[in-house]
Amino acid sequence: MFNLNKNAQKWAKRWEQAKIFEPEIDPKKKKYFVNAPYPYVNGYAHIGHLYTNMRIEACARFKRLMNFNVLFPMGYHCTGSPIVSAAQRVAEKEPKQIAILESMGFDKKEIEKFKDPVYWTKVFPKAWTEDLKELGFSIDFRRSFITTNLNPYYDKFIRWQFRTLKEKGLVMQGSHPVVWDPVEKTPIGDHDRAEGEGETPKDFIWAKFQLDDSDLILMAGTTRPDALYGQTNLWIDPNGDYVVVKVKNEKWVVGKDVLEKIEDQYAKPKVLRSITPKELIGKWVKGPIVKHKLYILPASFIDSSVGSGIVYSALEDPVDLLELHQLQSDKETIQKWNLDEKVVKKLKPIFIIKVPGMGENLGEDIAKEYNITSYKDTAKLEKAKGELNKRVFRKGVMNATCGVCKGKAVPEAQEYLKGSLVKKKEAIMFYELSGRVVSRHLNECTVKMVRDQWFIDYKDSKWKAQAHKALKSMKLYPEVIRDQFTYVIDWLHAWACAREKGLGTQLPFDEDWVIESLSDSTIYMAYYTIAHLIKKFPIAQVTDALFDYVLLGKGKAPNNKIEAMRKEFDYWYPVDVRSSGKDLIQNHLTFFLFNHTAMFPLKHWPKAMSANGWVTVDGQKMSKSKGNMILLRDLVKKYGVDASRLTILSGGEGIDDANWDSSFAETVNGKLEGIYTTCTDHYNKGRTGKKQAIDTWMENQLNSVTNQAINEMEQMQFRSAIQLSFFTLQRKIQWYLRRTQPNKQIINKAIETQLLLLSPFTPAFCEEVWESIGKKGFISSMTLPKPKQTKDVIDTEFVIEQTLKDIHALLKLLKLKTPKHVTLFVAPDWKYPFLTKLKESMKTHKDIGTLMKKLIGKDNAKETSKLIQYYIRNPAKMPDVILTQKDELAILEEAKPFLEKTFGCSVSIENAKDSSDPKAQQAMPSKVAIKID
RNA sequence: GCGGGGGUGCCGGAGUCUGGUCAAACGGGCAGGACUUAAGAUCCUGUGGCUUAGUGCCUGCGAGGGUUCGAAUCCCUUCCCCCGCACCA
Repeated sequence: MFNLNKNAQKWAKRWEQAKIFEPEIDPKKKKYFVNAPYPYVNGYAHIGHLYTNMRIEACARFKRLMNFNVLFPMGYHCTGSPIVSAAQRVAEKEPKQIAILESMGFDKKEIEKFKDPVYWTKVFPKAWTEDLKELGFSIDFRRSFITTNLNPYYDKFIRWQFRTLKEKGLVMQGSHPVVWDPVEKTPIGDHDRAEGEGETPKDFIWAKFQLDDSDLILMAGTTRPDALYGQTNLWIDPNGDYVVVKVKNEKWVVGKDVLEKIEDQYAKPKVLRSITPKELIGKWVKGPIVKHKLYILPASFIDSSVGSGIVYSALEDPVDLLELHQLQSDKETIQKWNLDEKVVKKLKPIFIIKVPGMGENLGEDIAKEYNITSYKDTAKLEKAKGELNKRVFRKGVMNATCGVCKGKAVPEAQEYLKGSLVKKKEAIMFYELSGRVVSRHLNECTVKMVRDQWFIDYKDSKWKAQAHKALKSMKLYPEVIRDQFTYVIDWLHAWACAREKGLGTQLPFDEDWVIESLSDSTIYMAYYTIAHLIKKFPIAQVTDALFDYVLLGKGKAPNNKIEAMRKEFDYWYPVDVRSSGKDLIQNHLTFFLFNHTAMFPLKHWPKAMSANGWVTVDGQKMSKSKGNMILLRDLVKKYGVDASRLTILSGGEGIDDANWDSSFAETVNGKLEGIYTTCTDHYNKGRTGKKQAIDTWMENQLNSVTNQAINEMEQMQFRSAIQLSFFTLQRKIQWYLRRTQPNKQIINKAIETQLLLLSPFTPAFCEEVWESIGKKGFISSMTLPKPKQTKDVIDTEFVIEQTLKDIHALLKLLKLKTPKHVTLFVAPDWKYPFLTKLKESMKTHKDIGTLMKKLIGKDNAKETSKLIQYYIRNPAKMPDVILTQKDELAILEEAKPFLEKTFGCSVSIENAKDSSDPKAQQAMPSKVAIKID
C-alpha cells in the first residue's frame, strides 16, 4: 500500500495546480456557499479548530458530490487586543509568553520579532494556510485576506459597513458599566482575571432620603426597590465614617470609602466635610414612594464602607426585623443615642408582598423556618434572607398597599421602579461587582461607567423582530439550538462595538475608537465573494459607492470591473451554511443574523447555521495546562492526513462534545488499507450472470446505505455518515464477497460508490484508489449518481446470518469443532402465511382469545394455538422479516456452497413437511431448524 | 439565579420524537481461534450473571415514584455533569 502522508501531499499539490477549488460563476450549476468563522491568528491551528473547520470542509466536498458549484473561502481575523497584548508581553520578555512561542517551535531570534503585532499577522495566517492545504481542505485561497487596517481593502469595507449602519440609526453612543482595573485603566474581561471569573456589575439603585430641615440627602443602596413600599426606618453604622459631598448640585451623605466609586460611575464628588453618626441618628428623613418619614437608627450589621454606607430598613427582611427587635429591647443603646423610645417601640413591619405558601409577615416566617432567635445568628440570617429573596423574586406579588405596583409580580415591579425613580431623580443607578474581582495584573477591580461608548443597538425591537424572522426561515443543524437562538435574540442588548486599544478598523465617524472583533466580522462573508477581485483595484477607487453598488445594487455600475464584482456577489450570495462552535451562538452567530437583516434584502439573508460542541482529547478536556492541545501540524505527522480528518469527524456530531480518540486514529490507516485491498483486488473482476438472492441483496444494500449516508450528510451528521460509508458499507461489501463470487457490475458500482461517499472525509486516499482502479479525473470533482430508492428487499443476510449464528451456537453446545453433516429444515409452507397474519394481527390485538378465533383454521389447529400463545408471551421472538418459503429455500440453496465452505462439511436443505425428524418441527419462517451429525 | 444541552456496557456512543422486535446498533478495547518462523495487518468467534441442544431466568439505561398488559423511551419529583449569561477571542 502507498504511503498515506506522501499521497496526501501529492494530491493537495495536484488539486492546487488544477485549481479545482477555485470556483467561477457557472449559471448552469446551482451554487453553494459554505463558511466558518475565520480564525483569530494568534497561534497555530489545533485540534479544536480542526473539528469546526472539518465539518464545513466535509460539507463543501459533499455538496460538490451533489453537483453544486461550491464556494469555500477562509480569511484570518487579526482584530482585537490579544495579539497586541501578547506582542507587548514579548517586548517585556515575560517568561510565560516567551514559553508559549517557544513551544510552537520559534527560536530566540525569531521570538524577538514577535514584539511587533504586525509580525503575528504575517506568520500565523501563512502557517494556517499551509496547514489547511496540507490537510487537503478544498478552500479557494485566492479569496483569503486578513482583517484590520493592515488590509486597506477590508478596512474600507468595514468603514462602509459602519457608515451604513449608522445611517440606519443602529449605531449610537451612550455609557455603560464595565469591570475596571483602576491601576491599568482598562476594562477587565473574564479572561484577564486572576480571580472572580463570572462576576459582573450588578445593578443597584441608590435611593435618596432627604434629611429633615436640611439640604442633605442620605443615599441608601438597594437591589430591592420594591421593598421601598415597606420602608420603616434608616440604618447607619454607629461607628462609621461618613462624609458630606457635593455631587452635581446635591449634597449627599455617604460612607467616606465610596467616593472613588461615585466618581467612576456618576460624577466627581467634592468633599465638603465629614459628618458623625451622632449628627444623624435620631433624625428623620423622607424617602421616595411612601408618605411617612423614617427615623434614623444605628445597626450592628451596617458597615459604612460597603455600598453607600447607608441602608433603609424594610421589616419583611429577617435581618432588619431581628435587628429592630434587638434594638427595641436594648434600653442602653436607645439612651446612648438619645432616641425616642416610643418611636422605636412603635416600629413594625409593613406588609407589601404576598408570597404563596407564606404568611403576611415574611421576615418573621422565614426566621421561624430557619430557627433563628438572635440577631447575632448572622450565618443563618444570611441564608434565610437569601431564601426569602429567592421566593419573593420568583413568586411574590405586590399587594394592595403598593399603589401603581399593586398586583405586579416582584421582578416587574423592580424594573418599573428602577426606571421611574431614576427618571424622577429620586434615585440613581449604581453598580456593584457581584463578587471580588482581581485582574491579571493583581489589582482589585471596581465598576466604571464608560462614557461616550459606541454601541450597535441590538435592543431595537424592530431589529429583533427582523432577526426572529430570519431565524424562522433558517435551517439549523442540529435543530435543538433554535431555542437558544430565540432566547439570545430577545436577551441581546446594545453591544459596545468599539475599543480604545487593539488592532482593527477605526470608526469612520469617530476615529479615536477602533471597531472591536465581534463587530467587524458580521457580514464579511459578502466580502469573500469579491475578495480576489477587489484587491486589483487601486485603493483610492474603493469607495462607499463601490460597495453600495456591488453589495446592495444601489446606483449604476461605473465600469465593467465593478459590474463583474456585482455579478460575483449576486451569484454567490446568500450564505448557504455557516458553522461554528456552539459558544458563538450567543454572540457571533446572532450578530451575523442581526447584521444581515439590517444590511441586506431578504433574498440575501443566510440560509442555514450549524453549531458543534467542543473537542475533548481521549476523554479529557483540552487545555494548555494538560498539554493536550494538539497542533494540527503535529497531528498530521503522527496520524496522517486522512486518518486525522476521519477521526475528528467520527468523534462526534450534533451539539455534544466530540472526542478525539487516539486509539481509533491509530487503527484508521489499517482500515483504509483494507478498503484499498478490497478495491484493487475486486474492481473489474467477477462473473457476469446474476444471482437472484445475493446480487439483489447487494444492490439493495448499496442503494439503501447510500441514501442514508446522503441524508445524514444533508443534516451535517458526519459521524453517522462515516458510520455508514466507512463501516456499514464496508461490512456489506465484505459479506457479499464472502458469500459469493461477485457480479462484476455490482462490485464495481459498490466500490465506486464507497469511494465517492468517503471522498469528503479521506479525499487523498480516495483519489489514489480512484486512479489505481483506472478512473479518470479527480474524484473530488465527481458527482455521486443518485441511488435508487430501495424496495422489495430480500433479506438474505438476515436469514443466512441467523442460520450461521445458530449453527455456531449449536456446535459450541455440542462441543463439536468439525461437524460431519448439517441438515437445514425449512418451515412447512403453511407457517409463512400464518405467521405473517399473526404478526399483523398482534399489532392491534393482544388477547389470546381474539387471536385464536381469528387465526385458527381447520388445519394444524393444535400447533397454531401453541404458537399464538408463544408469540403473545414472547413478542420479541417474532422475526423482523418473514419471507416466503420459496424465497427462503432459494436463498439457502444459493448459499449452500458458502455454508459448506464455512463449516467444512456437507449441507443439505430439506422442507420440514417432508421430514419425520423431530427437529424439523422447530423450523419457523426466517429460522430454520438445524440438525448436526 | 436564568437559558440551553446531557446522564445508557470496560470506553466512545446509537436507541428517546413515533412505548413492545433492546442484553442494547456501530466502533474501540479485551479474550479465544485461523493465518504467520514471529510480530503487525487481516479474517472468524466471544465479551452482564446463572443456566441450557439452539432454551429459560435474574440484573440493567443517574435516583425515586407514576401511567401501561408492557417504559431507556410518556408523566411527576429529585440528584449530578457540561455550555452560555457579553464587551471578550
